[in-house]
Amino acid sequence: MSNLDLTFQALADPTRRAMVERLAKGSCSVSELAQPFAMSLPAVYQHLQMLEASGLVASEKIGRVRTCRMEPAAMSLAETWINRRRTDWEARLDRLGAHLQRFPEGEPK
Amino acid sequence: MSNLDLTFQALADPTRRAMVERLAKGSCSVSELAQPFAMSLPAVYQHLQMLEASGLVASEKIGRVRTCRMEPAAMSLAETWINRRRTDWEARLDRLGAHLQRFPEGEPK
DNA sequence: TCCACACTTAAGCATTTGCCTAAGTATAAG
DNA sequence: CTTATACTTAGGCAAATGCTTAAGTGTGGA
Repeated sequence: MSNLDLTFQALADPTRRAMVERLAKGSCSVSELAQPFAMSLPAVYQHLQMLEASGLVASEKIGRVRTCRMEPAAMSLAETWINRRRTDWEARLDRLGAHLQRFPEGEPK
Repeated sequence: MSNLDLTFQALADPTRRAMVERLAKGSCSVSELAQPFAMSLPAVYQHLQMLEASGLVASEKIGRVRTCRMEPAAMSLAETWINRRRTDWEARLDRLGAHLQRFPEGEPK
């Protein structure tokens, strides 16, 4: 499974996106991360593991507290992939427009 | 299911991302879209339906040929969501940096 | 009219996801 | 030493995913 697979998969769940939103405001413990959600701690923990597997989040355990933080690099990879497709699409539209300007209703080549 | 759910879910699959990459280069029929993949046409068709459900792709049938095209608006929504988290995270780092400059090793408030 | 072509629908199946409860483990406070 | 805290692991289960093959439907060419 490529990293983009894991990253987009991680972002596809609303709970995990909310967790990323929380971590974008600042690092916190697993319990703090779980607090807003009406679900068991193991469920939150599993979401956290998917976020870590994707690279979107990293964490470190000190004593009995695991502190989680956002990892913007994985974020950028996903953002860049999307941006690239938009660029391709726009470049194609530009070429098409330029062509139509020279050959109105002409054959598409 | 929110639109972001469907969008990121759609982008989580490598086949669907490849389909988006193909469409970013220009519109094409379902068969053309299916051609690079070692899977049945119904399978490709199901992927296409997920891409349409997310809004990433739109299509129109003329005669017996369905032509698919990329829909950049849904793309932008996903890109914007990611970008926003990065912005939040960077703003937090900036505030932290400014604070540490005034209170080196000081209490975090 | 007949038939091939380009999808499209339906049904089935193995795997993955997203939760749960119960039962751990390790650290820190009393 | 005992207990509470903060995760962590394990097992189970219903629903969703990503395919498959088989059997349609509608269009257009011969």
